[in-house]
Amino acid sequence: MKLDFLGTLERTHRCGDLRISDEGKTVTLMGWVNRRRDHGDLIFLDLRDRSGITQVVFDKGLDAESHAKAEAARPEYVVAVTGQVTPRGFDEKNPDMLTGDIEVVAGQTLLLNDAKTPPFSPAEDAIANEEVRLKYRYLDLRREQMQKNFAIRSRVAMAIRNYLVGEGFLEIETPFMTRSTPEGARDYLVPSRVHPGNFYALPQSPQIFKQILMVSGFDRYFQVARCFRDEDLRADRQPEFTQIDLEISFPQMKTVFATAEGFLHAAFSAAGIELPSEPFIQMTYDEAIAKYGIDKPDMRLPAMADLSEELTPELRTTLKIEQGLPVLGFVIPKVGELSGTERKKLLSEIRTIFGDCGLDVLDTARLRTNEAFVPLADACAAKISAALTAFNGATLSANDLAVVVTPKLDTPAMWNFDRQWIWKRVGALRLELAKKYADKHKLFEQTGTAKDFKFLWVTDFPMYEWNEESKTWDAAHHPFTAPHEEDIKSGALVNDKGSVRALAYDVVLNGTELGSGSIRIHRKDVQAEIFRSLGMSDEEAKSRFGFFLDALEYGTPPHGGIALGLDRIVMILAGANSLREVIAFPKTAKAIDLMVDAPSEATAIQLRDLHLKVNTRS
RNA sequence: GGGGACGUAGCUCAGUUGGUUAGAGCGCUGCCCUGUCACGGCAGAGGUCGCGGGUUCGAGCCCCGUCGUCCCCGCCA
Repeated sequence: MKLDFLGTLERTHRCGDLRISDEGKTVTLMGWVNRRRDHGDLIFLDLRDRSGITQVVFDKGLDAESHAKAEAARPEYVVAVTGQVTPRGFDEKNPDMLTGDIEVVAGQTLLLNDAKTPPFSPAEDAIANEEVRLKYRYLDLRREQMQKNFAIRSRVAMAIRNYLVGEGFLEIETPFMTRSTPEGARDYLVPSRVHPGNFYALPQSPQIFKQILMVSGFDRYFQVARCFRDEDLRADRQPEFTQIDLEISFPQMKTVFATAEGFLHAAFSAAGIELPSEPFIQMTYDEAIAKYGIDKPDMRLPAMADLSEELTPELRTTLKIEQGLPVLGFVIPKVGELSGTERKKLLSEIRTIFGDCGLDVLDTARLRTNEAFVPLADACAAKISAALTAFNGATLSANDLAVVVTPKLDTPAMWNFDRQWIWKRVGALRLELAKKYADKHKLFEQTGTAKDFKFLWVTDFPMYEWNEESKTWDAAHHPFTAPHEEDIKSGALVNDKGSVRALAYDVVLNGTELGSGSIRIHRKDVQAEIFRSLGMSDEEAKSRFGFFLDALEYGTPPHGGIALGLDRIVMILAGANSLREVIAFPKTAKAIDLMVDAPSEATAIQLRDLHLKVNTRS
């Protein structure tokens, strides 16, 4: 069958629009054939566009010409149909479709385009493997779920823009081709044709530009900014991603918090979720480590408990736990009834995981039913139970699993044990176990309400991080982060770098870091001191950030800001498990775009123009 | 860089201890069908078992290597 020309025909409605109230209207729909049901002289086509699906009926007795078109049509053909909106009979309604009370009786029908049989059907709920989906991304994006995800993304981005503009922010763009900024990740580089041997770097974030915009007097800046980092990928990490990047002049930390919370409220509202009006809870970095063993606690799970004080010297002797060693416990809720055998198996599994790193799991238990830690004395179990309950402020249920951990001093890794390291390790185990049972026992079941989302601010990150490899102190955030004023005054910058707290903060949602920011250094003398404290000579600082240090000399206001990952926000709102579900054209774990087949080789001419030689062996 | 899972028809997957001609569902093609909506019925086509090597009388299955996708660690402040 020949294809038809569109001519001057115009679409009057979208495929999800029509209702019983449109009865009798003559409409023109255009869309893709979602499914075709051929009964011989009667054919049904489900016509799909991104708004929905409408059933179109072709009756040979009524219109043989259009019926012939429907006979030729196949899934994913592009079809235009003009016809009358007709109520369906009592037995013919489809309550599962929004348009299920009506159908369009086809008149003039145009086959606007045909389609090869697709490798997988956008109409099916079952999804193909990711390789195929990515190669035929245009077909994958036709799927209802993906169309929904990108509708959410668009609405969320718009809500954030509206909110920030309403708060007096200006959206200002910054360059993609720029100079390496000190974010700590590997840069994507762009060779310069005009300047042999020189390269632009794609921004890891607009950090320096937004600070300079503060110097320029744009006292409230934001940008929906693309960022690029050449590091290995994860489900929640893509080489290019989008941040809501903002900066404020003359802020207190709470100014930044209120702004970020404000646009998160707006963003969630755009996705149909009304967050409570109370401010997000706040927790210092030290507190987060002590209670959760991680700097991005998942507040849907109870905190860990330090049981060290609960164990009397006698109990320690009985249990062969050396005096002075920390003992940590935690509870994973909703694990369900585990039999003694299952618990034993779990215990040995955990011990395998922990084996080499010097921690030992004393035992696991169901506390409520008093099915206590088997090798632990009853008295001890009771105290542990009491301590956990008190610490969590929550009532234990019979389905909760309790785990108690202590270091093993006979393991080489423990000879120089570091308290924080132990806490982090136990925190990791806590998450691992939660993950293990999450699906099985619906630990994180979504209710579709604000209750699913536990936000918090983590504040007072350490300013410096000891780098074991280079034996130097590195900036934990980035070198423009301001330290606490007291820690400057006290001389800790020089004498006790490990104790210096930064005016840096993360916003965390359900164990995911959504965004991160800081109050910046606005004085040149302080900035120079920080560079020196990081072991950077004045000359090196000048050569790397000279332009920025210059800018600081011309009246820089106090300023600070934050950047939040838009992709991650949308991923969570869409209930997706990977950023690839909310990025239209994402890359694989090896940073390849399977659809366009990028990256690709450059031609000899391109390389010559760019003054490059490729060494394929390294 | 390291660890793990997977790779069989267009898609989703099964394939026993290594043994005859590698199967199913969906999809696809043709025919039939006027109330289906995951329509139904009949018939049919469709395979480099990711790729390369090895062991064996014989390999989808065992061994070695390699490629790809996914997940995790490192890395990404």
